Formats: sequence, structure tokens, C-alpha cells
Amino acid sequence: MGKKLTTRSEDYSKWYNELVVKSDLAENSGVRGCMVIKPYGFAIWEKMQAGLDKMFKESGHENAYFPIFIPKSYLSKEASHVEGFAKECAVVTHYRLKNAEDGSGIVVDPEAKLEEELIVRPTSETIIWDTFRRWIQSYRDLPLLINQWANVVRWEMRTRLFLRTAEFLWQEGHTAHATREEAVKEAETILDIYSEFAEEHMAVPVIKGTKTEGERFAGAVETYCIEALMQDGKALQAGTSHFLGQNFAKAFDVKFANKEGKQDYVWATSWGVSTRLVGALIMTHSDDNGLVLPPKLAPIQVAIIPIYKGMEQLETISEKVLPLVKELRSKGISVKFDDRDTHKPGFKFNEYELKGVPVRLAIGQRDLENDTYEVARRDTLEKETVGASGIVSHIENLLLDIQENIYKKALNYREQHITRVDSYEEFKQLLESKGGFFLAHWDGTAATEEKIKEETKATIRCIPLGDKKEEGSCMVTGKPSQQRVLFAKAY
RNA sequence: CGGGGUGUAGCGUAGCCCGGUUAUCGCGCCUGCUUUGGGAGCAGGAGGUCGCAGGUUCGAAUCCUGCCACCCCGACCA
Repeated sequence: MGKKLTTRSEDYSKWYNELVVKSDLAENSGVRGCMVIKPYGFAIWEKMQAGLDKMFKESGHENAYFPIFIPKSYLSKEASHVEGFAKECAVVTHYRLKNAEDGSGIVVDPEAKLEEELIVRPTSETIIWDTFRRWIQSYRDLPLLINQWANVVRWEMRTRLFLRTAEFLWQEGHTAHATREEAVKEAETILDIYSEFAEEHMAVPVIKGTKTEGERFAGAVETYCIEALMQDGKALQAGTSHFLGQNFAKAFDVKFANKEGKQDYVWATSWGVSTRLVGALIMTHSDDNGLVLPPKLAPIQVAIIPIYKGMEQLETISEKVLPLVKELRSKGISVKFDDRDTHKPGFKFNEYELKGVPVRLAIGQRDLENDTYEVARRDTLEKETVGASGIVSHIENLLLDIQENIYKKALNYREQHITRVDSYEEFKQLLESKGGFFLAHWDGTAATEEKIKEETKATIRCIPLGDKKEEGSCMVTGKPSQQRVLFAKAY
């Protein structure tokens, strides 16, 4: 019998440790809250990067790169921004080491103290806006649509692999516009891109919405977000897009001459998604046999496993398989022909299941005689025998089918776990017994939001966009409400 | 940062309460033979600053102190 994972699928921290962190994606680096992303895990991130980058560029954005170090004075120029990040900044104070005089080793050279401390970027608004001031003079310079792929550091009190690590990889977009309307539209366009990417590439259904004032990004006028539901009933913020108003333009004095020749502050947005998306992917689809990856993001889409006795048989199989590998690759399908002689077929079957490879082909003596392949799909674990003549189109269709199937499965789970509630008692009860998202009326005050959070640990994930207005009364205070908002316990 | 837990080979662990030969077991790794359609079998072998530092003791993985890291809960968290 194969070794089943002993972990329950709802116990994600353990699931990461056993399956992802130590077996496949990362290992503890020994530095607090950091993670090593192994090649296979990084390949997933690279696929995400490629998909998003294409969408950004198609909508007119360009990539650039800004320094990792931000002078302390920059960070403090926008008051609410620095307030939001001050408690989690890594600070560089010195620029040199030296040998200790008592021979005890290398120490920080006290002579090499920086006049102004440097902050390791927790996000780049400040240093980018300091640059934008020099890039923008006229309405002809607008809109300025910049994206950066980078790492950032946030010294969180508590870390969680993939979801909240001290250092993480992300993209951050920063744009400047001539009008308020255009900037708002940009923030919404990006939200649509994130939503499309999550649903069509990651096969993760998301709910688009806006954050309440209390959950808003430090320095933003409006924060848009996409919220996903994990298999354990907790919500995960998968991406955010912020309309920053003129806050940063004013803080960094970024003005432009409009068509009438008058000076005005520019309007801004910023937006980002991070390696947290890899966590979202794992926690949405995976099962007790390991990862389940959507074909569009799987580093290996098809694994081919020969079953043979002796090198002669392997050669016969290779002769048949290599042209197939070539043909699949020519169609843009990533294939691994695993002809290693060091592992048995059963071992390989389990290995590729653990890695979430969507389609697995096996070919042995039986198939050579019948001119067939055994085809197994990872999402349902079903196996079938397919004739060699139609194998390529069969695989193409299967990849599309798996992509669609795991999306539907995740969507179905989420629909089963969105509950409309009208009483606070019912809300509290179902939050514990069922979990998931709750649509409920809220009076719009921060006080009520805070009360609910304190009493239940649930927060308002977002005020959904595009939902029908609905007269109602707040489930806590009974005050009037115009729309249901989305509650959940979140990561 | 507060409460609780953990740290022993690449991974997972026993031993710790009650100090005493050469630190246990499994997986993995190396060699050989036999195997190969769902995680192979047998035989032999290699691999250890017992998280770090100090203390108690004739003697410390084990007891004490400090520190570090990780996990869980809380606070915190675009």
C-alpha cells in the first residue's frame, strides 16, 4: 500500500509542513519567518508572473525597478502610510563590519553608522513617488503606468508560510493619472485583471469588493480587493488594488501642468499580489494525496512513465514516446518523460500525484501491443486507456477539462459556503459550525465592525461590488442597511 | 510582544519525569544481487557539536539558568 498522508486536509499548517514545506516547495531557512522556495515551487510562481505580466503589459503597463532601501525620511512623508507600516520595518543602521578588537569575531563597526537609517522596503510607494516627482511635469507625461517585480520585507509578529512571511515576492503597480475618474478606473481595471487571473489561471473563484475604512491600506482613499475561500472555511485576501487619491502626490509634491496650463496634483493608484497566491492555490485545490495544480500553472503538465523490464524494452518505449514528447512540446505543453531507472513506476505515480501534475501517461508492454497509453488525471484520480493515434488531442482536451473541473469544484464549495444570515445569533452559531463566507446587513459603523470582530473573530472581508442593493437592518444594532456585506474569519 | 508547546542524522522519532556502557527505531542515503502495470525484497554499510552558551555533578540528551529558532493561541497584520 502507498503511504497516505496522515494529515487532515483542513489542518493547513501541518499540511504545509509535511507536504509542501519539507517535501516539495520550501524548507525552513533558520531565519525568522522566511522561507526557501524550492525550484518546483518557484516554477509555479514564475508561471504566475508570466501570466500576470502579460496582462499588465496588454493594458499598457511597463516594468521598472526601484531601490530596496528607503530613507527613513521618505517613509514618513505620508502620515497614515508610515503609521501603518512603522511597526513592521527592518532598519539598516550601519554599512560595515570589522574584526572585533578582542578577537571574538566579526562585529558591526560603530564608526560606520549611517547618518540616516534606511528602511528595507515594506512597499515602495514612497521611493517611487519620490521618483515620479521628477518624471511628471505635464499632462503629456500621464498616465504613468509602472509595475515592479520585487521582494519586500515586513517584520510581522507572527508569520505563516506563504501567507505571511517576513520577506515575500510580489509585484507592485504604481500609477499616476490626470483625473480622479481615470485613477479610479485604473484601480478597478487592475481588480478585474486580478480576478480574471485568479479564476481563469489559478481556477480560484474570488469575490470582488471594497474594504471598509478600518481594513483599508495605509494611505489609500479606497481599497479594492479579491477574496477567496479556502477549504477550511477561512477567507484569504488574494489581491488588493488601491485608489490613493492625491495623498501621495501631495506628500511628495508631484504636480503637473494641465491643458489649461494650471498646476494640479496627480491622482494615484497602487496594487499588488504576492507569493501568497501560491498559498491560495495550494489551499484551494489540494487533497490528501498532495498538490492539485491547474494545468495553466503546473510546471509539468504531463508526466510520461515507461514501464519496462530491461534496457531493450525501455528503448522500444522511448522510440515511441520521444516523438510524442516532441509533438506535445510543439503545442506548448510541458512534458516530463521520466525514464529514470532508479525508481519503480509505482514510486513515480505517487511522486507526480504529490506534485500535482495534472495528467500522467503510463506505457508498458501491454500498451505497446495494443498501441495505447494509460491516461490518469490528477483531479479525479481516474484512469483510462486511450489509443495512441488520438492521444495528443485527448491530452489537450483533458488539460482544458481539468482546468475547468477544478474551478467548478472550488466554485461549488464556495457557493455551498456563502450563507445569508439575518440574526447575530445565527451568524455566531454558523460561523463556528459551518464557517465560510456570510452575507449580512451591517450598519456601516466602525464600532459595530469592531464589536463583531472582538466577539467572533470574523471581519468584514469586503463590501461586494455589483451586488444588488437590498434594504435591511444591521444584524447587531438593527439600524438600517442598504447592502449585505461579506463576513468571514480570515488568514 | 504575552500564554502554551517543541528542538536528538536529510526527514519523522524513542530516551528526559527518576543523570550512569558504544544515544533508539523507521524512512531516506551508499554497495551488491534479485526486481519493475500503484511508494520493491534480502544482505551489508555510511551518517550525530542531542538547538546554542553557561552552571550543578565523579558523570548531563536527561537537572538548573540565559539565549535562539520553530509550532499553536492571543495581540498585531496592504
